[in-house]
Amino acid sequence: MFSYEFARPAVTVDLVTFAVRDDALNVLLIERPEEPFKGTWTLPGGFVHDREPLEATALRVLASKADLGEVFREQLFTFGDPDRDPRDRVLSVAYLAALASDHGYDGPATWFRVDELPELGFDHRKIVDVAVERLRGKLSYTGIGLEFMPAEFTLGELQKSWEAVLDKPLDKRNFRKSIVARELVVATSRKSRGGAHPRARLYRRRV
Amino acid sequence: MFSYEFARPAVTVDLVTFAVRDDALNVLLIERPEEPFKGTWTLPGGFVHDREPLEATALRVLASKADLGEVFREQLFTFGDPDRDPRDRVLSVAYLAALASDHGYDGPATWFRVDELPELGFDHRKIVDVAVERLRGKLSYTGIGLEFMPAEFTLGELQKSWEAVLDKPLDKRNFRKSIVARELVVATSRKSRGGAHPRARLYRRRV
DNA sequence: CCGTAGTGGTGTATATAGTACACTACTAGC
DNA sequence: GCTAGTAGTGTACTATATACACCACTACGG
Repeated sequence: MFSYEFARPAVTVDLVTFAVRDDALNVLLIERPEEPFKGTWTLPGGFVHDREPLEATALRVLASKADLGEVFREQLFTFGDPDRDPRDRVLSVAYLAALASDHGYDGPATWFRVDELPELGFDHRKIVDVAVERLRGKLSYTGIGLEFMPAEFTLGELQKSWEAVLDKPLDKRNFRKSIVARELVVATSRKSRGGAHPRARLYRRRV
Repeated sequence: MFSYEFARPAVTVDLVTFAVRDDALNVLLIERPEEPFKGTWTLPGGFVHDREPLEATALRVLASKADLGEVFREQLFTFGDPDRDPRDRVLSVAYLAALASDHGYDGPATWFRVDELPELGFDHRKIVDVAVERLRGKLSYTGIGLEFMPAEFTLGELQKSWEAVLDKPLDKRNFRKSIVARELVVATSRKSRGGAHPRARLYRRRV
């Protein structure tokens, strides 16, 4: 038992983990095993332990709830509505995470297309909405979109990934021009293999 | 006394309150009245009360620590390093606030130019740095710079304010063109008075 | 009254970035 | 050899950002 002079909220870290699957932006959810919201889909999350940095909580939650290791993540927003958890006051520091498409995820969590989300517990629907908005906003002016790509990829694959995130088609020639101009990627000397199409040059993330 | 099964961090809201004064970006600081960091300059902040929304804590802190009423504010970032407070674990949800230049502030807090900050307690220097970076970044593509302006202002005043925030000169003709093109402001039929110069048209924030 | 300091207000030329748009070539598989 | 799917390329147009200079108005001081 821990006693304090004043009331303190519990603090959790909740993770919005994105990946591009089947040409659509997906998010990882788990079915809540206990009340409240038992049986409904929620974001993986967990309480911040004593003396544990928030980043460490994020990592631990990813590992314990979703069986995921080191992946890209950044702090998103802190949700503090006193009624967001029906039990007690629980503050949620939300993080946005991204998985590369070659990750081959087979953990206990389940992928859902962000445009076909089920009913979510707590205020997690709002958290997902904020995360999607942030991700789309940052796609155009940062390299965050590269987090969805494997180590080597073709420009065609990159474009399909961006189109999935933004949920709208992009012009091929303009896309390639802007990617090259912004120096987001580095060309390798290797070419793609397999598939019924010409061999495409492979690129890597810029350092 | 409040008892919990697991340790909980205390949670504070700290405010980075900006205003433009004497052609420079300023931030409000208070001299800490108690240990730790007694006598050093810190951001106004306070503990989140039981069942109090974070926004309400921000408002209450502004009122009680800086004698400020309703002002623009937005959540900045949550700082969660376990050692950021030497007493105990204290999580800080930082907010960015902005005061209009005609506010006539005369509360207990003190203005400091952000380029001449004193030594700050806790990790507040880092919080201020993050806030300045965010403010400068958002200036160009949002209307956040208008929060520093009184209800009516001339384009010349607006330009001086932006130059203070960015700490660099802007071209007058290009500035006016871009402000008008982005429709950030609305022209009134009124003109400025006083001062040894021609009467300038007054503008307002766009709704 | 005249000079000065300080601001208001304006346009054009150039460079850069974004957008629209279509065809040929390569490879695997049927 | 046909088809499906992707690779790869260029140009014209539009919009946006940048660089740059001068005259006019007002208050104030000498």
